[in-house]
Amino acid sequence: MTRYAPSEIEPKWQKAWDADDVFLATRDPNKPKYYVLEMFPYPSGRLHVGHVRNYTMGDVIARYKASCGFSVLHPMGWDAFGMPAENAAMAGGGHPAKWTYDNIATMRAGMKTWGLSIDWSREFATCDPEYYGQQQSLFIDMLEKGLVYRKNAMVNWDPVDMTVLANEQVIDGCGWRSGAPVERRELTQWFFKISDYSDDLLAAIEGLDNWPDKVKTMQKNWIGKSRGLQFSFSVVDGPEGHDRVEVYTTRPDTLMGASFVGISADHPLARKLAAENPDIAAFCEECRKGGTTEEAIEKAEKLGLDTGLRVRHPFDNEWELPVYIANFILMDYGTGAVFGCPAHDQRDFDFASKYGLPITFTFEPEEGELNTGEAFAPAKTERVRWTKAYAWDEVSTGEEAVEAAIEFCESKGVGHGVTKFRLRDWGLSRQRYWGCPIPIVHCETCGVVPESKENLPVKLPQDVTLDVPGNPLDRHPTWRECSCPKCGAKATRETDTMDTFVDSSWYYARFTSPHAATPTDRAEADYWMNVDQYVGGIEHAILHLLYSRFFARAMNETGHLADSAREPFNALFTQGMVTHAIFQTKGADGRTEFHYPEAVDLRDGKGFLKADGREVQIVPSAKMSKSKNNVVDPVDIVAQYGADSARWFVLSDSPPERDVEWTAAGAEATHKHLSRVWRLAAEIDEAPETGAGDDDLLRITHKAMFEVSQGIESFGFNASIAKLYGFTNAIAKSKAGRDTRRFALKTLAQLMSPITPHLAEEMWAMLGGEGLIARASWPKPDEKYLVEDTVTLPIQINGKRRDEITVPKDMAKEEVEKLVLENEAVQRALDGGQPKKLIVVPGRIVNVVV
RNA sequence: GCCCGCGUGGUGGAAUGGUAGACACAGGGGACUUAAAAUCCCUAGGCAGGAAUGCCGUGCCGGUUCGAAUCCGGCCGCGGGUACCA
Repeated sequence: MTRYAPSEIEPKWQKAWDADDVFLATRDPNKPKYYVLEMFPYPSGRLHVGHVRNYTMGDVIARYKASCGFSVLHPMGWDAFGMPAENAAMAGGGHPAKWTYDNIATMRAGMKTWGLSIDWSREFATCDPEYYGQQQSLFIDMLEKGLVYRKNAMVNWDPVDMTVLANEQVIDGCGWRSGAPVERRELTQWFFKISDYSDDLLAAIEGLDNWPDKVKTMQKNWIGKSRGLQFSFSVVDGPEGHDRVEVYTTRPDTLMGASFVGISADHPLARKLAAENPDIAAFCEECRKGGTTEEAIEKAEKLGLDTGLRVRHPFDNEWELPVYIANFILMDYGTGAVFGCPAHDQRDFDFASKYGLPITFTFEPEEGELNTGEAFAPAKTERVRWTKAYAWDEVSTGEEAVEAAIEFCESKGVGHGVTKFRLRDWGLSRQRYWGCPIPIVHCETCGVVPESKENLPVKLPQDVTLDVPGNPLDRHPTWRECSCPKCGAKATRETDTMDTFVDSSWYYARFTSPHAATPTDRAEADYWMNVDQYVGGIEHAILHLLYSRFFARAMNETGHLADSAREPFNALFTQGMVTHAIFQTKGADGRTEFHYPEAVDLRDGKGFLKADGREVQIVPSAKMSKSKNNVVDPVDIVAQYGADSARWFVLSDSPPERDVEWTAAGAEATHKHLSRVWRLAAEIDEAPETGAGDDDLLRITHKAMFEVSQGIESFGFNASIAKLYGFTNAIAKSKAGRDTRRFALKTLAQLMSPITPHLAEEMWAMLGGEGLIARASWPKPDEKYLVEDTVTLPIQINGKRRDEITVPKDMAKEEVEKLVLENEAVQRALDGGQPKKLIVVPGRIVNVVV
């Protein structure tokens, strides 16, 4: 070979690794274990550069740890259930199962060209009956432990298609297919009792030392522990059974500023009133319009209706407050009823302004703080009304004030202090086909009964129709029919399937024993768990990670995981997303059409469709998404420049945690660099046997070992690559003798091997390395080459760099000061005077203040 | 709306309280070549200057500090999540 030819090198070494079973994860009692996992992909059928980035990062860690002497588990699988398969079927793409497995085949083939160090013998898809059957078994175990229950909850309802919609299927408040305004409708659904673990999940965040702070903060806020007062208002002449309204507030210190009580449209009192009053019923219907997302509810115009009912203030029987039904109050949170204090809450202020309600101050506002059109932030703490009415004048703010108010109210017999969480139970029922069937049987005599484990898996039927909206399992002619596992009578199956988040909440545990006849094989799980390094997108910071933490706890309590695995991910790294512009046009029917990048010509910052020349609208920098068609396929890049170039390139420029906008330019430059590296190794025998500067090259080589390792250990892959560039340039320039040069190049190959494994093997072979580099030990620097005896200190004058001095590393501070004062630039600045201040930070910097 | 991030040359970025712009891309200049490709060398934040050097400069405004891209407060812009996208 006379040039770098990745298309020849890469398949060759991939075969060599396979033949030697290099990546097979084995329980080796003589080695520490290391489990590295990247979030498994959804088999959309298209690989994109985001996948390359994600899996290369994990692969660098896996290969690095393996060469550091760990027994590594690095598996891969497919998060295979979900809506896109059904959408594809509806669009004529064939059966969801065929579509999914075809996609997996395509993606697996693409991924295998990347040279990832994956133990493919552990591969599974969540839509394999073997996997979801164990999930059903787990569900039944959880049901028996009381971790699963049924209750009513709201869903998005399309009144034209008569079907439940996912949030993604609600576009501007309307159904994506029918275009009809969406409503909220109540359904009986299955729930996981994740709220039982609120405190545990919150408290354990403190122990997640190797998780990013931002993820921990997001999870804390999501769980949302709050301290407040729960109490009730008595209703003046309320309807029977509704003589009191229970409310929860986190701001009991503002109770004396209450001006109305708001209840949810789904509150029992609202329902009672709606049953008797058509106007109220109509308003409640109005409140149920729109989707179920928090965003839709919070951003919707705040609407209220005076019910005509009045309640009495708990501290003043004469003081009556109106009861409003309001569309922004959720039945799911707190008690479904609140009191409004417009003086100290912006939302209540807006509401009160709109409906002409009084604004009553609890605190004494400062002059000028009134009439600003905003609620008054309680910076001042004199409790005017509290003081005047009850001589309660404790001065405090924030949490203290809340706690004091709770104590005061409790002492007066008004309610009691309560801790609540924002976290709601996890609704897992989905009215869809392509998911794991919920293993439940409905029997007329026995009621809701779990399927018996011998009958698992409850398999999805193959013969379904997806040409009309709605759940195909519901309309299947025979699938529902079964016998009751308890009494044997004729019964029907539950037709809801599970949320696909369930599938991804325990797959990490299944990888430890992917073919066990129980959810886990405890010996295997106990050896491999926990995941030592988890790598994935920041978009999963809350839901997936929180659900997985909950499932690990549930699996511990059902005996499938050890106590030590209740917190399943020791370290988490959230990589940034690879973003790409979206190219969109308006179709004839007014819908937005999304176009693939390869279908668009870019000229002068504008885009035109190759097919018909129409101009496209360019939305810059959006998350790559199947539905937006803005994914970049890495197949072309691998075909043109090789996998090693693609791997190097996706890690090289941006820090791993940051989003990166993909551009085609640059991949070629990487290829040029790798060619240069290859040539350096290929030409080793042309180097003279003895040369000059061997010591310098040795020093540089050992320094590179140190710096590149440090980069990998700290997820600074871009920094490691910058050091590798520097190291390569130094080798190229060096005139050192052949042996030193060979040592430097072999070290370079090793340091590059986690990133460009094929090229590294090729270099290793050319340089006479023994065996596979994939099995070689990571190079350790010799300390004696790392120490420097002098240090260069920048000299600042008034904080601006003006000069520098090089001094022995351990020079005394006084000596340095003396030298600095003798410095020409300092002399000039001092102009014969004395410095006001002289700051010497040993080893770092000198600052002279004049 | 709410929660969490991010913002530095023409471009990707480095520097996490201590020399702003490492390393690279694109650019400019040069060597080699009949020529091109490939390769190698030099150059490069902006403004002024022949140069030495000076001033300005990390989204905007203000603060803390001997010293701020970095810490604090307030804005602006962009991105992620918002419980049925995965």
